[in-house]
Amino acid sequence: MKNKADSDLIRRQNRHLELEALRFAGRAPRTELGRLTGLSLATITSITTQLLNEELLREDSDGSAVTARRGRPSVDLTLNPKATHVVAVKISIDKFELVLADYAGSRLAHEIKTIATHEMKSEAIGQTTAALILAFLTDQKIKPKNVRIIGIAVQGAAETGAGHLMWSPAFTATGIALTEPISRLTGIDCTLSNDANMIAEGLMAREHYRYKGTAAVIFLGYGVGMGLVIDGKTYHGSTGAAAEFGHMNHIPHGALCRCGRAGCLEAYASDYGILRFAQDKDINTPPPTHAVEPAVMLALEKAARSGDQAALTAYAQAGEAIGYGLARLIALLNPDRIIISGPGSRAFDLMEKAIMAAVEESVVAALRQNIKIERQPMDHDMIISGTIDKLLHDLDREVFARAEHSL
Amino acid sequence: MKNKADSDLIRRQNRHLELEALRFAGRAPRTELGRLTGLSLATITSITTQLLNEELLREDSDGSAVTARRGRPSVDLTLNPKATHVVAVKISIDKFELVLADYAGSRLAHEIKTIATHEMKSEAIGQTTAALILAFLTDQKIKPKNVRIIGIAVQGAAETGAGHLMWSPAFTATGIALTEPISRLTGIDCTLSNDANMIAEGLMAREHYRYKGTAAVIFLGYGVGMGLVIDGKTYHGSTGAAAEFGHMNHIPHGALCRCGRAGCLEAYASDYGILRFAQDKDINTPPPTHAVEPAVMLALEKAARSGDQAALTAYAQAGEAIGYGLARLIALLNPDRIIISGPGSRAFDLMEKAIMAAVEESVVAALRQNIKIERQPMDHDMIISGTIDKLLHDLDREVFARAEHSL
DNA sequence: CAATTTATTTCGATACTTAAAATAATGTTG
DNA sequence: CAACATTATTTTAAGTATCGAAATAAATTG
Repeated sequence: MKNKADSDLIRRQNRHLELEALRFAGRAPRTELGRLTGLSLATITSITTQLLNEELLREDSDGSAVTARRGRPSVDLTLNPKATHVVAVKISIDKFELVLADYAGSRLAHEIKTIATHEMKSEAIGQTTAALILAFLTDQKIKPKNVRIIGIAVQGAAETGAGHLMWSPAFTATGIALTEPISRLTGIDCTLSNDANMIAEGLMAREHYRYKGTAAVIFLGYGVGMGLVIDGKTYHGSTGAAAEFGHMNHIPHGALCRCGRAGCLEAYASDYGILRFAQDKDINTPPPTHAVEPAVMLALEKAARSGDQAALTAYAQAGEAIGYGLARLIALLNPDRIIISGPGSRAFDLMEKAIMAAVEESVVAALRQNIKIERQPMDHDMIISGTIDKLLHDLDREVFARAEHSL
Repeated sequence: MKNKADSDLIRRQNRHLELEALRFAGRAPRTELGRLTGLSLATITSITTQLLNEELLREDSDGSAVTARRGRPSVDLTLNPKATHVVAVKISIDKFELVLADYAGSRLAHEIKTIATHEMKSEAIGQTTAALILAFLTDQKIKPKNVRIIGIAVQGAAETGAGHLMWSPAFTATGIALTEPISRLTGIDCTLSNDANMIAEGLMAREHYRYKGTAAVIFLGYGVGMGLVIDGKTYHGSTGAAAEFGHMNHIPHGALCRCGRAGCLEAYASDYGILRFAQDKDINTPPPTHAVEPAVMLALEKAARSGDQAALTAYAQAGEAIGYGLARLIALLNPDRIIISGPGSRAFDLMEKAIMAAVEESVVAALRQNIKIERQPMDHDMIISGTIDKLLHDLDREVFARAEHSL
């Protein structure tokens, strides 16, 4: 059942509307915010005054570039960068990447630490992460209380709700409690997310109008992940660990996967899966614990492009696995868009034919007709920037939409 | 972007809240509605007065059974049955089933017409349905303008948005426009839905508190369907034809399906699929155009239960297909609940072991742990009653939550 | 029949939105 | 350079919602 509505709800929703509009526009005068939100100027004035008092917004006539037109000049509003800060942390194999961003979304600092992740014990992981964050903030002369939230993005099965990392290729340990120790040791709220979901968040933040309905963002690389956007929101299943596209079964009793099971899609379409096929190894050859070197994959692509048959077959096989996976996804969810991203998507051309063939073979024509499969070339930074976007949007919605925190 | 909020929105949401609470409770005095909705009694009085003026509600002190307790006696409110009517139509092979219900949800009339559906031409289908509805209403002495909406439930790929039936086992024709001609010829709004989605709606209406997150309702019978509830709402994909669980590929290049493709789950787990295996026929034997007689399936179940090896194997094979299908569904969506329903679920015990084995083999342990797979024995009427529930809830939300339609 | 109890309505205060009017701050023009 | 034109923003007045408290209604109890 829905919740009751009162005048608080109105203000909350309209504050949120204005914050989002301003985040989207970057800077805008009140008149434009009125147009963007559909609210009357009187309301915009009222909300803006409140937000200025709370120091979430700033008036900023400087950058106006003075178009020198008639009438009272407009005063641009911007998000106040100093309102708060967020920290995004991306954890991958042997690597911790930390970024500090202000409330306006600008990055203030960036740090990469190399630590052997596979050797870490379960309890050490949260503690180490917390220590890294605290040291990072000290270096940057930012007090923890000026950071509102920390977002951790990691590959694997992340239980967003509980803040547990059930399983991840970065760690040997499983069932790792992350948000609780980090939050306790730093005194800052902390959330945990799947890395592919963060790519989806980043894409949405950039082009939210294109992510109205259902969209699936497939991440190809050292693993195969997926971010699922349903109804314009990233989807988390009951425990928050949904969208394990890479570990959806492709062939019963099929190739051995890094997760220990047989026949996962990832065992066919990830870096190591493709490589294993190209090297003509047994499908039960255990996958490497560490990521395949980028150079190796680049070489494999090159070989395929210059006609190497084993490489071509391996990519075709990957394409078929992805195609059947997409076909199954389409049968269940009939998404509006499918986006293929990640470093592995560089070889999209080598797989496209097989992908399309599999989709055509196994999806009812009617379901297939209006689905676009697009490639989104990826810079590795999308996970970090998506995490920052998500954190800021969450703050806008959950924290700053309420006026309470002012007096 | 969300929409702006104003006082209209508040009243709309709170009216909806009260209508839903009353639909849930059946009858209730104002005080109880206050408790159920969380609204103050003052607000309940205000909204109730409005709804009484609009004749959506009725005061009804009769049925109160006079508990004879101290104090001013409460006055029960009920939904006014005469506020409007809805018609639910279930179309299946050679059968049109019509039910008239009032605004309170009581069924006023029920009619079944046998018409050879496979012979019907595409344009004739909408026209025939409209004519049946009009004749039905005339018989019942209900004027079309006293019917607010018609809901059609049909097996197959129903494009809810466009009101087209892309493909259905009931018809030879494809791409059938349904809602447009029906709405035009009867003068009544019309919606089209997949039958399995209507089962999900019916279950939700009965036990909405159990359908908070994601739930999948699998329908086993002459076909295999699915109703998908995401975030407490039935999910329709981009075109409204999502959740084609039965036509999700199970084995690439596998058994021939009624839809013309190879390897669909339905080709393994539907009545005809199971029968084909039990009779040891080639997996490429074309499926029958008509439903398998219930008696035949009952006999097959009996054979299996008395140890017939071919029958047992066929059910095990069906279970495996369902299990892998569920495993793939779980990997993508991590639902809270999975419900197996439909006449085919009678044989759930014959398939359960294979289902569970497949799920265990192909779902990461962590994802598997808190998923319940339940059997919901099905009376055939659930599709009709689910459709009525859906229509009434839709009206409450979209039409009667607004006060505008009064003066 | 007064007291008690429970249900519902009325009243007064407050919050929010909007349209319209007022004010502010600039360029244009004669 | 003063009056005018123009655009941006704020203020004002009116309307609608909710809510808590007080008032009213309608029964049972003693």
